[in-house]
Amino acid sequence: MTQTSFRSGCPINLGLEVFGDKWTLLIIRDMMFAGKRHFREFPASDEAISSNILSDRLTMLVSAGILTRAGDPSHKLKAIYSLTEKGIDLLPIIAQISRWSRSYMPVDPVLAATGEARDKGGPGAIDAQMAELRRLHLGEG
Amino acid sequence: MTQTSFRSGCPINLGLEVFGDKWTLLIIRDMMFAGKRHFREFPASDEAISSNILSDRLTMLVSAGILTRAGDPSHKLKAIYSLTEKGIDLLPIIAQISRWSRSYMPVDPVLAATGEARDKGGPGAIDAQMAELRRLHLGEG
DNA sequence: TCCTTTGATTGCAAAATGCAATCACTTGCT
DNA sequence: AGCAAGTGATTGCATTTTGCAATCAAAGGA
Repeated sequence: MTQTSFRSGCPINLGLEVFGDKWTLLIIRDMMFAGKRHFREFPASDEAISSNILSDRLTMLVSAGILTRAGDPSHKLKAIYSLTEKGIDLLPIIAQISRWSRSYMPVDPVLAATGEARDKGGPGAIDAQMAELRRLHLGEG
Repeated sequence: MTQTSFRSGCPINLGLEVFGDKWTLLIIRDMMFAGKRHFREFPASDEAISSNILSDRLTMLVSAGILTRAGDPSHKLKAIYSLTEKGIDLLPIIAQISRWSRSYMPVDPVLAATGEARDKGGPGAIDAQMAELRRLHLGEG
C-alpha cells in the first residue's frame, strides 16, 4: 500500500497535489534562477523558509521524481540536489505565474526584470533556459 | 492598515501567496471549464470541497480582485460569481499545469482530453477560450 | 583539540484543514 | 397560509500543517 490516493485524476488537481502550496515552487525557483543546490542555501532567500519545511519539501520532491539527491564527493555531509527533466519542465508554469504577477501584483521591479527579459525573448527564451538547466543538472546523468 | 504584508516582492512568490494552495485554482478551473457560477455547484466536483473552505476562498478571491460577486436578480439568496480579467488571465497558468500533469502524472484520460485539444490548437486556442470567458463573465461589465 | 559547517530533527504554539451539523432566509408548491 | 426544498454560508471540533527557535550527530578545518 505505497500508493498515494489522489483526490481526482484531473490534471489541474494532480499538479496541485504535488506543488500546490506556498513553498514548493519557491524551492524550484531558487534552484532554477539562483543556482541553489545545497540545503543551507535556501533559507537565505527573502521568504526565509524554515529548515523543517525545507527538509520536508526536499524529501517530497525527491520522492516525486522532481529532484534527485546526491552526495558531494568532496564533503560527506554535503548533499547536492539536482532537477530532473520533470522538474525542469516546471519552468513554463513558473514563467506563467511570473507573467501573471507582473501584470496584477505589486512586484519588486528588480526581481521582475528577469521575467520581463524572458517574456521579451519569446518561447525561445524558455527553451534556452531549459536547455541550460539540463546541461547543469542532467550533465552526466 | 489594510495593507497585506507579503513575504517578498518576487513575482513567483506573490502569485503563490494568492493561489498557492490546493483549492483556489480548482475553483477557477470549475468556473472556466464547467461553467460553475453558484456556491452549491462547486462541492459537486470530484475533489469535494467543503463549504467552509469554499466560502473562505470565494471571499478571498473577491477581495483579491479575481472574482466578483453579484446577486441573482431572480433569487434574492442566490449569488453569481464572475471572473474578472485578472481571473481570466489565470488560464495560461492552468493550461501549463495541465500540460505538466499530462506529461508526468497519472491523469484520467477523459479529463485530459480537453487539455490535449487545447494544446493541439496552439496559443490561439487559449486566446479563444479567454475571449469566450470574457464574453460570459464580463459581458455587461 | 576545538570550532565551524553540514543536512537535518525536535518541541511546541498557532494556524489551516476536513467533516458534519446547523443557520437564516427565500422560493415554490399546494 | 403553510411547509418542504433550496440558497449561501457559519459553527464546533478533531486532525493536520505551519512557523519558529533550539538542538542534533557527523564531518571538516584549524
